Amino acid sequence: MFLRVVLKENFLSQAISIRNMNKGQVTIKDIAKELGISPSTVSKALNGHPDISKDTKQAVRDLVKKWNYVPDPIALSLKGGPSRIIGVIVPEIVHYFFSTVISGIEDWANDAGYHVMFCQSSEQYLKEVKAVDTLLSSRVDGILVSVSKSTNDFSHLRKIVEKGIPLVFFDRICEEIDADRVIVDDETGGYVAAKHLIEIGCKHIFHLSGLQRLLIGQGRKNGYMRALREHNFQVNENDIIDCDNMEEAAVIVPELFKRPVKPDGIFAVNDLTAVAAMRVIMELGYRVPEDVAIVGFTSGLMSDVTNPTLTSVEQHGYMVGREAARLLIERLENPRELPKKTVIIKTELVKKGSTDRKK
Amino acid sequence: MFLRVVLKENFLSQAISIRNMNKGQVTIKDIAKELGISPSTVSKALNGHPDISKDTKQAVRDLVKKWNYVPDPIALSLKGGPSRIIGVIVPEIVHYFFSTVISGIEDWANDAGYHVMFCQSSEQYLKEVKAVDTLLSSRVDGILVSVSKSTNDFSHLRKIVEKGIPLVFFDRICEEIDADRVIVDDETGGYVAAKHLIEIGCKHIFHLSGLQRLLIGQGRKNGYMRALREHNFQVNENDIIDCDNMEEAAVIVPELFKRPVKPDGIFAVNDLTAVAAMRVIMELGYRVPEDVAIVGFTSGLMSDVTNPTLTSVEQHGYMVGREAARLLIERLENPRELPKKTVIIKTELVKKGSTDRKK
DNA sequence: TTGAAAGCGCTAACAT
DNA sequence: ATGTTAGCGCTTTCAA
Repeated sequence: MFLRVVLKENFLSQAISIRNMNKGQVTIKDIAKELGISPSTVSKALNGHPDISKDTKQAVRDLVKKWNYVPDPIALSLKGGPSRIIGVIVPEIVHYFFSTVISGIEDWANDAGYHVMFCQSSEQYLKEVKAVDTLLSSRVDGILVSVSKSTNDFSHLRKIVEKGIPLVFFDRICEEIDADRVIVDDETGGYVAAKHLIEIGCKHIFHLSGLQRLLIGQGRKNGYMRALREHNFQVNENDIIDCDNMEEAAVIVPELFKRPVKPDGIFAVNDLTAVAAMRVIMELGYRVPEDVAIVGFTSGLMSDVTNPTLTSVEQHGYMVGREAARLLIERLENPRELPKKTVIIKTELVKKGSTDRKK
Repeated sequence: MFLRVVLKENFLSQAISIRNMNKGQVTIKDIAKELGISPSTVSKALNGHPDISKDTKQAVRDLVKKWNYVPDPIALSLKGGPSRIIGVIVPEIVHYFFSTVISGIEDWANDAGYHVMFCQSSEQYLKEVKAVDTLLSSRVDGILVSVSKSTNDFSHLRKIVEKGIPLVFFDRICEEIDADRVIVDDETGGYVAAKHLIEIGCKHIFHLSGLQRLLIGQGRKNGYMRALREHNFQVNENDIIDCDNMEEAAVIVPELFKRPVKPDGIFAVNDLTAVAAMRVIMELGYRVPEDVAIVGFTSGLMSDVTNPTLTSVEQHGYMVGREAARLLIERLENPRELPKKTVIIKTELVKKGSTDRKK
């Protein structure tokens, strides 16, 4: 009897289908009407509810396929269900590191059936606050954040947690908030970088350091200092200079070479600074790596393109992104309250021309 | 009398406020309850409906501000209203050009009160199709697309238009679909690049060309050919080699220097290829720019970092993004059917070391 | 000038 | 095994 209904209605299906297609999506109602059953039955059939007959389920599934029905995520999230969107806030998309992180996030999230919504803070606290509001009002299921350089007040991030929305920090974390974290092993990176400079014979190793307010700045510097100490070098505070971008490097680096004790090795907090330093140094007439060896941090495209190529600490941004997404989705799909995790992504020294001293 | 009600209710406001905050957002209902009026009145007051009294409007506005009420965009878009989200599909976020485009889109869209949702196709047709579904099911108000290299079938993009959702192409456009477009003036870019090589005295100018299926590949090549012709050079098809990435350049470029007539000028379809070519050429023992001058396309960070620095055609990605967002939002806010526009962003030759022949 | 009711697409408790 | 109802937050007739 059920089948008869279907057959009878079938004459109309084409017309109905077309009408609804134009209007937008096919709805659960259309399916129900076509099959002569109620919307809730359709809903249950679709969700594999146990007490719907096999025949009905099959009929629903067939029509769903035929009409290309897709449940409306908006309606779902209005109901309070998950939106299956995860929000991401990064400081700057143009940075190679962050763009690789984003790729990692996207790939993992898409594979798990989530969509991703990106916002950038442009390193501005206010934009970061706004981004949080944007994401919350879009009902994202969870949020991934790498905090901006100018963020000192964390109440907007705390608000996320208070709303019960899973939060994962990556790279630039906030220590004050208990959340999952994915960090790069900056300390070891800094250590290995400085150690390498020591091993190739540098005696006066300077560090162009990042913002000490950020953990990544601290970590890289601490690693540098540890390497020096462990190799019986004296750590000289004057050899650590705040300088984390090309513009500053252009001004600051020449000053270093006016000192009585000039650097013969430089570890810079990022590739851009390293590259700018290298440029300046060569313009001053020193040879790289013979007179001055240089190590950067991030190992983006940049490091292959300079002459000499730049030895740098690879951060594995893609992995950072994947792990961050994985952590978040794990929590989304497994809501019991487990202790927060911190994943540390290993860094890796990639040796290239700027430290390649033929012995 | 109205005011009395408000005052009376005020004792409870704190408690109510807190309860609702926890549960999520303040709703229009809460405002109504607090003020002792109906939700529909609140809605009208908020939307400046003419027949709501001034007092009511004011009271509503005050409480809205006090309780920090924000209308729920999900509910709005369920109602069929705009989501105020615009969707963007780019081939690869890691490309400097696209990341600057994204910045431009984000800035303009945010200023206009829109949120942005990004997807990347990773140059894969299937991911592009999926991205379209993602965005449509998220009820975006409009979509910006730069088509992937592997896309030959455009039905997924046509679907967007058929659903009545404004579509704007940027950079990699689809000619078959009538839509707003923002393109870079590739032809002129190619022209100026080749002309510059001619002017500095190159006699044998080769072109490392991009995919000819893409308009950008065609445009750059056409500009190159026009420059040659206009300067009475013979255009030799053998001097135009398909080669648009570092890996290919590493293999192909050395071959060029085994020919009887070697290039003394190279115009590459993008910076990465140009940089790779430059590297290879210098390794072969030629001097840049003295023996071989090189021009790239895009002028990203890359071009400042090489030695010599790379002369390149600036594409103004940020502007492309802004214009694309502007075009889309213009259409969203002005729905009458106007003819489609094409905005052309001028390119600009940025002369640097790789063509700097001291005369 | 305000309110009640219906409906956007969907689900879930509660009938039948 | 299937249907009815109510409700998520909001807007919008239509009635009062």
